[in-house]
Amino acid sequence: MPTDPTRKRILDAAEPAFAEHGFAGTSLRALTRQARVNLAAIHYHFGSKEALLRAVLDRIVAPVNRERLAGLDRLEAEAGDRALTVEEILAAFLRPALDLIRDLGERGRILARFLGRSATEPTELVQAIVHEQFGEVGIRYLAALERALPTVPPGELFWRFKCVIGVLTFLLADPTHLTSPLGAERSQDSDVELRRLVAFLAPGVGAPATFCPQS
Amino acid sequence: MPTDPTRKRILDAAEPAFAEHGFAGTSLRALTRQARVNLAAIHYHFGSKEALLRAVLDRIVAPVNRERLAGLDRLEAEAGDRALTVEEILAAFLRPALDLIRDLGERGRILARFLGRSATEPTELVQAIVHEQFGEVGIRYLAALERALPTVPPGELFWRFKCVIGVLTFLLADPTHLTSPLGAERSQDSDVELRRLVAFLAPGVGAPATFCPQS
DNA sequence: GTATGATTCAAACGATCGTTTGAGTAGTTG
DNA sequence: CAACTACTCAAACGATCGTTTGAATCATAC
Repeated sequence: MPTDPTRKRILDAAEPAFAEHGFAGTSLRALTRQARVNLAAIHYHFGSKEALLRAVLDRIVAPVNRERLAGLDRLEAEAGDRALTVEEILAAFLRPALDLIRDLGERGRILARFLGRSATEPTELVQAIVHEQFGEVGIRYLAALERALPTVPPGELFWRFKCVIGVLTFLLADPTHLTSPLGAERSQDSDVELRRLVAFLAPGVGAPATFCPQS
Repeated sequence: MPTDPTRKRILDAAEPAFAEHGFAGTSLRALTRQARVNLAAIHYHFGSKEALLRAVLDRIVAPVNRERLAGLDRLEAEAGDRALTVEEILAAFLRPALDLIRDLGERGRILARFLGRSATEPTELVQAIVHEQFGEVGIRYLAALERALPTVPPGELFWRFKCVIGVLTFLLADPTHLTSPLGAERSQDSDVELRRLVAFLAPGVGAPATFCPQS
């Protein structure tokens, strides 16, 4: 079933199509033409256009979120009872997404754009999928942040974490943002982007609790 | 012309429609039904669906960007030859957008969602409009940041500025993110959101040039 | 008054949409 | 061989899309 050629062809074609034109802007006819598959195959294999979108999203974000949880597990196991640093937490959260994009080359760029789009998609459907997929990851990472920053109110941390997602989402939406301005060789040092992002975000995430530090 | 009742009704209805369902997801029929206007009125007053989107976008972002430029002018005039701080620059950039949302109440929330969506819209059209509207603002603010942070490479500053836009965009896309977790009265102190955003972003924007500060 | 321009309206244009149908093909199981 | 399942295919379903048309309506000017 997972290697069904037709099913896979549809998913592979739907990914860039949704990424480029959005959900409403992608027609099943153009999609099946691109995938060289019969129009009815979509409904046979997925049931509906919405179910196809759900399948596409699941295939992408499920492994990323699995890695995010595994990375946090690993981190906490290594740390023992030492408190995690903000940098460690952020890196564990951001790395799976950046790695995925790097490993996949051109498809990674398309996929990144698709992911970035999905977070701001208007359709209630997409919102629901993203939220449901993201649930556990958000809870776990928020808890880790609360342990790392016990003096910052949880509500404030929640807000800051959303800002982190905002940056990641926006960068994903236009992958040219991710290319290093220093002209680093592509994917040679996969950690350059990650370290830069962490360096940009960590100070704000870990800032002292007083969020009105004199304008 | 600017007070043409039909034209205004169309724009007012198009704003929340595009915000909620996106460009491709909004039908002119539903839009004209909402605006209680004849279907052909859109083509009579705007020419096409795309031209309508352009008009909607222009009406929103033009005053915001005008205020951004004016705010930077004011800031530089007051400062004389003193260098601006990162906090000042960020506040001047972010304030017009936050103010607009605050002043407009419910329409502001809708409008914010629309703006947030637009930045990640897939359509080449929207991308083009946003970029063309944003051009001068970006150049001016980047120049200000370069003066404030002469030790950071311009390319790096460019990237950081994009991250700022990313956070703003993401927060705009879901206005619930903007409500203060401290339960501050709505819009009583309009600067709370602004100060919080600046406090979160300024450390990252103004971080030292070495962006690989040891993982 | 009539004439002129701007605006609105119902109706239709052709195209395309997501979805369904039913016949047709291949492959496996008895 | 027949029977059954899994899948593909061309064709059509009704609905809706953006856009256009031409007559109706209204204002203002002569």
